[in-house]
Amino acid sequence: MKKNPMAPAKNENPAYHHGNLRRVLIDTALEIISEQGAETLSLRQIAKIARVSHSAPYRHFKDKNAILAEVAREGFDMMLRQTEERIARSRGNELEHFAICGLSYIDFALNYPSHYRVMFGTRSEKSYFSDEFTPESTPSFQLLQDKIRICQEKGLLKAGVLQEMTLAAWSIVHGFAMLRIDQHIPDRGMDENTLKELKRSVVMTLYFGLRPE
Amino acid sequence: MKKNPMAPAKNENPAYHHGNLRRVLIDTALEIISEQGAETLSLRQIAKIARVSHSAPYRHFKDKNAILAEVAREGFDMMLRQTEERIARSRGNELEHFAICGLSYIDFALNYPSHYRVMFGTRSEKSYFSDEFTPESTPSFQLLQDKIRICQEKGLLKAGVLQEMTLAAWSIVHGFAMLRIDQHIPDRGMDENTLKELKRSVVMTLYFGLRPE
DNA sequence: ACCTGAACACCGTTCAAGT
DNA sequence: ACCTGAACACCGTTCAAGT
Repeated sequence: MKKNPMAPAKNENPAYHHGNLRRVLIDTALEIISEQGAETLSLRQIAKIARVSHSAPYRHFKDKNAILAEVAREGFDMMLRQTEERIARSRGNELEHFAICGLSYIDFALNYPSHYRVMFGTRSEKSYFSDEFTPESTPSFQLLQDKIRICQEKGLLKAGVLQEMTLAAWSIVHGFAMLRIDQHIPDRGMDENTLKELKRSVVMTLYFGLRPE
Repeated sequence: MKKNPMAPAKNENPAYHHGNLRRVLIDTALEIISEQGAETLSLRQIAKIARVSHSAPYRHFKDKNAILAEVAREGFDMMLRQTEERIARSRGNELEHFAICGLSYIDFALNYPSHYRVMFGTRSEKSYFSDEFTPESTPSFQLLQDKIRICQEKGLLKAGVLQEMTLAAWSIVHGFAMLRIDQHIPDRGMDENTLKELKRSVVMTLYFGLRPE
């Protein structure tokens, strides 16, 4: 069980019965997901590790999905923040901002696979996703779409239907991230540099796919 | 419950206790997945619909994962067969064959989402995937890689590390398929033509991303 | 206000027993 | 050979009861 940076600070009361159980439950869920995946995660297991009864979480969350929904919400927040920070630090032009969107997306997915899995997991009938909330409606998606639009206007990317181009861009980074996270691309013997090269290759393919004629 | 084309023919004995329970269990699993997704699928539910006791499936499959593994195996077979048929019918050059690989991949995923979900679902600790079986080791992947290699040799696609280019290609079609299947790309009001256009756009982005300078 | 423990209807899996 | 039914250790969720 790795120490989660979002766990309550030492000087706070470690007894959960004083208002921070909500936070502890979310962090515990993330720890479990990072160790065994989101599929077999159970509410009773979360409660056990958090040292409360299996029904205590119901004081803080409507049901199991509500915990996952909160994990997803925080994930989308983090992803947006990290992308915006990298764009702010960049001294490149709008085209580089577009590339940063793609790289930052992949990096977030690989650095926070537990969050990412929950954010983009299967959207089934009784899912934790509400109907109005689609990843497409997310600020991260809007940011990507804005960057593409600006690049189009400046002639840095080809003309074309904006939504189609954004979806194509999203598809390649999402596909790569998913294949990596789900271990469908085996990482046997893949070192840091090979992965970096692979990421670059994916983002370059995307760039060449959308550059002007 | 839609009629599954793979269900036993009428002239066969409909009593499952005569050797075809294995087939019935697989088909029932597919029906359930297409209706409610693979996450909530339960062995007991399969058995109930197949009108056998909840322990009967254990005569034919080692465990629940073994049924899903068989679904995945059949899915990979179907996908390969469909792609090969489309290539055989095509009168285009190797570059068109490459494009057919991408289009055929997306079409299979959208036509058989139940299979696809199982084939490319989360690869967790206790998954139905055996370690040696990765989608990358699949004939479909090899076919795609071969087409890219041949196009490279003929100067129809740019030079570059073959595996990186194949992964980039795979990422975009897989990402698009997953986003569609998991409803992350909402299809509100999307007609047949819009979808076709979207698919074309994704495959064209891929082509432009890999074409020669 | 916050938590517990029993209860209910579900799981996957095993195993002795039936035909 | 193939299937059943009880049993076990798990689920998510609800609810009366405790502090």
